[in-house]
Amino acid sequence: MFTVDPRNNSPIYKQIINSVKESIIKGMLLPGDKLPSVRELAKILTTNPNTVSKAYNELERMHIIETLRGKGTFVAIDYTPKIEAKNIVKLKDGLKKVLIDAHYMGLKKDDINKIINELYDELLNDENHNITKGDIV
Amino acid sequence: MFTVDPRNNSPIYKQIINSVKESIIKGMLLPGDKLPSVRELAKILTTNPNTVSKAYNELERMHIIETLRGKGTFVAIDYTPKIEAKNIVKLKDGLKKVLIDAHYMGLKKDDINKIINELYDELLNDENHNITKGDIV
Amino acid sequence: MFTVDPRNNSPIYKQIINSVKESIIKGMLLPGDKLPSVRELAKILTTNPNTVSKAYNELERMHIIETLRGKGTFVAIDYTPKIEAKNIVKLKDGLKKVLIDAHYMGLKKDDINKIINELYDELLNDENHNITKGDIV
Amino acid sequence: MFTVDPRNNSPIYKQIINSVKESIIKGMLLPGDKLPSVRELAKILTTNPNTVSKAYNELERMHIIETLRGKGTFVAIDYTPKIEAKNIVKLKDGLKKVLIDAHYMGLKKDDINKIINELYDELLNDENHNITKGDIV
DNA sequence: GTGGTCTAGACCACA
DNA sequence: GTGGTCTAGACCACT
Repeated sequence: MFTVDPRNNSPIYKQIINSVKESIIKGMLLPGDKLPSVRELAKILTTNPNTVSKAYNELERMHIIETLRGKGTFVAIDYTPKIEAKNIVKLKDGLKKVLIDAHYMGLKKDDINKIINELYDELLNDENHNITKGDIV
Repeated sequence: MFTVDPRNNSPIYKQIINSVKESIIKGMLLPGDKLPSVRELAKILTTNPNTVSKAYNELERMHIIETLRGKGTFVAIDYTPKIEAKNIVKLKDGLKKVLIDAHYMGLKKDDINKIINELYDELLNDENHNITKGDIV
Repeated sequence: MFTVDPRNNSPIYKQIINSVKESIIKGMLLPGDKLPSVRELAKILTTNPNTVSKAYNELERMHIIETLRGKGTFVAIDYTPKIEAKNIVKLKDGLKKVLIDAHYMGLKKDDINKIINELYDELLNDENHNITKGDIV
Repeated sequence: MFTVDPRNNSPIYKQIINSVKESIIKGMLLPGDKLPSVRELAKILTTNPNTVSKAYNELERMHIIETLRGKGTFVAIDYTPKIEAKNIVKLKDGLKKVLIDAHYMGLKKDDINKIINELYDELLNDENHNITKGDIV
């Protein structure tokens, strides 16, 4: 469910953050679901609890998950996107970097669009969202 | 021409790299054009020369610029994109991160497409490309 | 009457303590009034009885409530404030933190005074205090 | 300049945060000033660098300080308070707790007002702000 | 059981 | 020199 690649040069805690986000988007984790405990996930990923903790803390700051004292960590039930100018700028910046890299790899706009379609299919495909979400959410 | 933001958390040498790449794509720098010397650019950006040097070195390794001993640094005239599987994976990975972030900011696929169109317009608008870049783009 | 928010990061037992204190100050609970039993309150708040117990124990140590064996828990009839230097220091410290936070939120002294007035109105408005609490307040 | 009390039960990193905030409010640190490096401050406070780092990270998230890669940490030059409903609620909550405690210590509204005046004098007294701030800020 | 805090000590990327 | 990340291991408060 959660995957982390120690060879990847992006820090482990950020990989965990992205992994959790992805699982939620894909519908593998639903609002209210319990996340593995810090120690559990650390064991699963063979990483240090502090690293998992750091990831969970950041996710909580983003209001994506919430922790109930002594009970554990859960997917937030009331997440509402908040569009901030600063974040849009960051997003555009990140996207620009990707497009520049793509250009230098010989990829054109159509290639990018194709990749984006693939990625959206992977993240938001119907299978994940038809069945379970209806009853629970 | 080249811009760098010390508050941005992406390393300065990478910002320089991207800035050079962007200038080339936009046609502001053409194949064969001379780049400012390391010291010059360091002064312009109020940066450490080592930082500029590191950026130039990486750009050279990518065959995007080339150094002629004693003459200076120039935009490569023979850049040819090379698609490597490893890089494609990285690109997809980067794109996925962006899309996930976008999702959590409430942006939909259409919003992303709009931004991408904007960015392509910014990078590849006709004015910049009437001479040489037609085939690469 | 008693409210507790599991998402709030202040510990639940402290929230219970404050909730009881607030109810007494507001006059909703008068000296001699019976408090819900530990189990009852635990059920009401959907909390662990141990948590309620911990709160009641602390409240008893502060002489704010008292337990009569076999009869239940009651609001103390003889509470008398006791000013200790140590507690004054703590209070100032807490207040300083609030003021610093307020400053960074752009709130000025006047704003704080306004909020304090509101809070005092909420806590000590006349309706609640026509009978017994006149002298303590 | 920065003080931390290991006997205080509030976590050290939070004490550091408050200490920095206070120093800035008092005008002992001006916008653009360099903060001690993580290792330095850790040595001064005889605490662990990680603890200082955590404090600095949170302060950066609040936009109170900013770090320039490889150069160090500085007081932000462009801090602008942003009033969010959620934070106001938290502030009121904190204030309410203080007032309830004060009430149970026998302190009345006037006593609180007196303490607040004292604290504001301590934080914003003229000496700190007449001289230096005029020329630099 | 849960997460939060802290230490000691290591390695790395960056300027 | 700077901060960022990670580990191993400890203790604590809370439910």
